[in-house]
Amino acid sequence: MADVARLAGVSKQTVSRVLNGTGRTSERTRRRVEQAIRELNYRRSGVARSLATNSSLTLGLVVPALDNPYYADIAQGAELAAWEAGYNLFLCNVFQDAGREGAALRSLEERGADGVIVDTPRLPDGALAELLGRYKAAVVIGREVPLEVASSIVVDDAAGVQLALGALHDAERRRVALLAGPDLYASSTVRREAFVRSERERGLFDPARVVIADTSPEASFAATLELLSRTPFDALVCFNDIMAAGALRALQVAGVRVPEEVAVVGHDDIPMAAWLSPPLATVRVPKREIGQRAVATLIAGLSGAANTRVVLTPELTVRESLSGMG
Amino acid sequence: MADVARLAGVSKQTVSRVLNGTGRTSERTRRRVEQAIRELNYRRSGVARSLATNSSLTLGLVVPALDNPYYADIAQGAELAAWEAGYNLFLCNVFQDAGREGAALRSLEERGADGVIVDTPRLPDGALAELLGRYKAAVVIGREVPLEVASSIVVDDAAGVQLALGALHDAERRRVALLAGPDLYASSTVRREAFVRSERERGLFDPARVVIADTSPEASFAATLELLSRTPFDALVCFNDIMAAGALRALQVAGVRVPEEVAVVGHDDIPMAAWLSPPLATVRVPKREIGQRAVATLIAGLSGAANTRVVLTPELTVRESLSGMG
DNA sequence: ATGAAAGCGCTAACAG
DNA sequence: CTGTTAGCGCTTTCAT
Repeated sequence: MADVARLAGVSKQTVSRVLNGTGRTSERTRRRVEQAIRELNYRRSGVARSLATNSSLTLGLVVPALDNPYYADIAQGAELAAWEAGYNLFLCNVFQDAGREGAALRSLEERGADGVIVDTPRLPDGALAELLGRYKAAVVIGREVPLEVASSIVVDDAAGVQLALGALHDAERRRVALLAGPDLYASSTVRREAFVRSERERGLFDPARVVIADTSPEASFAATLELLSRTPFDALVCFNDIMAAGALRALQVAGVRVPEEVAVVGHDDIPMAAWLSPPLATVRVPKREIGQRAVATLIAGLSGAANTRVVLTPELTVRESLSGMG
Repeated sequence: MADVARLAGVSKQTVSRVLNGTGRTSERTRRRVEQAIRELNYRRSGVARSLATNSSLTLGLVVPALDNPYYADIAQGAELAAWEAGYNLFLCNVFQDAGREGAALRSLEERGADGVIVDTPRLPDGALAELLGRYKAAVVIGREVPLEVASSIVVDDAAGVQLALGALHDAERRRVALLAGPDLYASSTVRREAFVRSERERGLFDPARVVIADTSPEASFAATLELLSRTPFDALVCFNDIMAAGALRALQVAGVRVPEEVAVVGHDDIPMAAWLSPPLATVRVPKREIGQRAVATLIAGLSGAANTRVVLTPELTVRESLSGMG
């Protein structure tokens, strides 16, 4: 910057003014400075700038596993919103490890991120609160946190379950099974409870039709086979689309026709869902919107807005795994 | 830091020494400093540190689209390697837009990233070279660049095509079609040329069996239908697994049995490939390794190593879409 | 409209 | 083993 100032024959201050478009500068001076910048191919150091302003126009997003397209979509939504607001978004994938979730949060802080968005099932409430407390603002996705700690964006899980069960009930399915995810995910617990409650109200609940598995196709493949051997069912509600993919395959291998014999409903509506065979009906979560809202909320928080809680509503995407006509 | 120094009754310098484990410090002083740090819940500013040291222990990774699990896997590999080497990895998803690829590279630079890894088809060579020139080191994935510009990690695309075609030939397929990606992707061009060459050598090439489509399931679904209506074929080689998913669905809708009537081979081996129906045979690319090698190469470059070119070899993963016995 | 001085929080280089 | 002095590249305040 000093070089630019020298070449343009002005002070560093003036260069700074031109760069920021702040204060007044005569047309002529500005031209000279801009020219010098171009000639020197100068680029200002965001690091020094951050140090001086104590702000970085940088946001962090911490997600547990990018290999689930669910998070990839959230990331894209966030990315887009951040970009439009003039912020940068740094994504930290923490690869399913609580220790690294903390480390990511700390390092984002050290690097001067103005705020963070976290979607992390693993970090205990206390640790999360402490880590987030160091930021000017923070948003938590998929998990309720006290408003003193951060804003949160969650999906109405119970509503999603009702949607799926309602449609299955309309399709005359009376023995609905649930392929739940691990309780590690708060939303899995919520959905399982909603499932139990709802089926019980209909007088259709049978605990033998509930099985818990890891969120991998492999695990849900195995769990589905086990379920098949254990008890009859005519519909299967899955914790997410990845698991549903494993389940579909298991049903196919077992010679069970979908949806004629067993209807299958996934959750999330990842891009692949429509291309499974049969195309997977699923509870659609507005992933992009989650990302966008998270960023919007975060930026609002940075300008002093109070923390809020946003609840998004899922929709049912009907496809052949539910509606028949394979 | 000044606060810590005061509380511990030492100079800032000593605190810095303790923090960095550099230089010698008496056991007693260190204890006192550590105690003070804990009491004040102090955390050092990476921003100031970067400004002073002109290094940030931060790496950037720029990918075109996280919604393709291919990139997600590369990111995970990179993430892991960076973590183990004590570096942070900031991921920038640039959402299929050349302008933002440049913007991401610039902002990473401004934020003080020590080096970057880019996997970007869109940025023209010249612009890429200029942008990368500002970093101490850089690695390009999936694209050849002059060694003066950066190191590169590429996959032997021609070998992958040979693998697929060899297996199809062994399976007595004599009318192999190619569902290519846009030429935007250098590797698509390379593979298409390898395909043409190879089939021609066998005396089996027919240009009518080559079709180009966008890398989405929708586009490849449509392209496959069109191909079906245009010319007979008994095998289909796809640019990637995402496209293969669309193709599988098209074949199914058209009532074509896979693999009995048409064998299908994808590319990349994304996690979902094994769960499509039928499970998708595919040219397996060592995605995790690409990420790891990229980071290793980058870190080597940061310590002054000369740029290198790494060529990784793909393998064929045989599954039912190729081997029969649906 | 522009410049000079001070300081953001840290490390580097030198003393002691 | 520890403290002192500069200075990283920018913005902020106050003059002019």
